[in-house]
Parts: sequence; C-alpha cells; structure tokens
Amino acid sequence: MPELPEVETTRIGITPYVIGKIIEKIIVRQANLRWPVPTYLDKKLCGQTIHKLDRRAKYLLFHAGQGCLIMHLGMSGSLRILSQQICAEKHDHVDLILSSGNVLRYRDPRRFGCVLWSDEDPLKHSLLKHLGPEPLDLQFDLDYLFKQSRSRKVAVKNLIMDSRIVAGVGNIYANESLFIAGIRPTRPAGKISRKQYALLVKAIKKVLTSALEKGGTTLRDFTDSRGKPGYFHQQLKVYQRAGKPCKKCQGQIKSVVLGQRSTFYCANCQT
DNA sequence: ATGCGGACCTGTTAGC
DNA sequence: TGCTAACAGGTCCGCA
Repeated sequence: MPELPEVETTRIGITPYVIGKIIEKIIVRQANLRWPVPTYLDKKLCGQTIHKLDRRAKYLLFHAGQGCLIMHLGMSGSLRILSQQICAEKHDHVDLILSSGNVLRYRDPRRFGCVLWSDEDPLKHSLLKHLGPEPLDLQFDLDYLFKQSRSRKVAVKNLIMDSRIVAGVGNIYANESLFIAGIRPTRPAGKISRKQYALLVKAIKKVLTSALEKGGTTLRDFTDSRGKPGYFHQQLKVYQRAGKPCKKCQGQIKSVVLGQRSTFYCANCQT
C-alpha cells in the first residue's frame, strides 16, 4: 500500500506528464471515496493548467492556476498515465484527460483515498493544516521529537504514526524504524531516553530514504506509474514476519496489536 | 489536551 | 470444495 515513499515515487513518475498540461475533461465513475468527490470539481478544474505537483505527507497536490486538486491514495490507491483512454476496469474511479492526450487514471479498490478540491492554499485545508513536519525535513529532528514525546503516555509506535507529530510515517516504516533503533514499539513515548530518540529519528529518516531510493515498497497491489513494481519488501526486517527468526539474533519475531495496527518486533533486540 | 475506539471498503486469507 | 467470517490497512472523527 502506498506509504510515503510510494507516494513520492508516484509524484516523481507522473510529474513530467502533468506539468504544463491543461485538464480537458474529468470523468468520475465512482464519487464515493472516503469523502465524496465534489460535484463541482469539473467546473473548478477543467480548462486549467497544472503548473506544479507537490506532496505533503501522503497527499498529492496538483496546483492549478486557481485552486488545487488534493489527492490521497488511501491504502490501495494508485495513479497511472495512460497514452489513450483504454477501457476502465472495476476500480478505476477517476480519469483526468490531459491536453497531451494522455489520461491520468486514479484507481482505488478499497476507496480509502480521496479526490478533493481546495480554492486556496491547500496547506490551509482542514485535512492538511494540522500535519506535523515531514519526516525527511530538517525540522523533524531529535530536539523536536524528544520534546513532543515528553509526558506522552501513548506507545512510541503510536506517537510516530500520529500525523500531527510527524506526517506520513505509516505502519510498515514505523515497525522497521523501531527495529533499527532497538526500541520496543509498546513502550510509553514519554519514558524513552533522548539517546534512544536520537537513534529513532535517524532510523526513520534512513528507512524512508532507502525505500525512496528503491522506488517504494511493493505490497500486494502497488505499481508505480510505469507499472514497474518496487522491491523494498525484500529487505523488511520485522514487518509481517511474525514467528520468523529475527535477522539479527535469530529470536522469534513477535506480533501484537497496537492502536488497531499490527505491530512486529524482536523481544530480544528491542527493549 | 490526550487517549482510545469506531468508521470507511473490499480483496484476500482463515476457518468451518 | 464451497461458503462465510475475519482481517488488513491510513486516517479522520467523536467521545470520554
């Protein structure tokens, strides 16, 4: 599922196909995504040129001359560029027909994603305005995370998955980062030392950067804009490895549920 | 302010 | 073998 590296890979992949292109037409086959695709989208976007494609957390921001299209891929969403308007399949919910003749097609089987519109600065949109710093930004550092963690009772894994603390760290990379940092995911955030947070911040940045370089993890139904699968999952150390031997110490990887999310750790390496 | 559980949806997997 | 039930997953929302 699209985690931050997959979203960024998608952004980079489709950027050359959308920048400077006019949106000629919009086809909405299924408006019932996480939130309804606005009925006025057509009126707002058609005829406008996309001049910039940004990402904030896992949201993609298509800046038009006036306003901005906000997209989220949820957990099963993908975007592809088609050279022509080939027959849409079951979960192909939205098409943007571009002036180049290409089609930007949004597919999302589970419909956890969204396609929204913002008239003004999308960062002021209610979904985006409370987001914490980007994990790869300089503002996300030891001082920041340590300060945010003080007197917090939630498990550290929940803390780093809280988008108000840091935006876009999903379940896979939260698990992997905590393994690399040697921190048990269940530990109360407020009781972890500064030294360990230093390792954690470093681990988060490292694991995301590494996945980004590899073009994103492939799990189940992710394909990048060219239909080429990523392969980062081959290097996952704990995620979905319950019962299997730890790659560091051979101990058995444990799994628990934390904040309704499956959580994996090595009881020996992570304390 | 913080923490927690519910909700959304459907393909896949597990269980009978 | 076929059917049903449980589950995964990102993120917001609302309640305590």
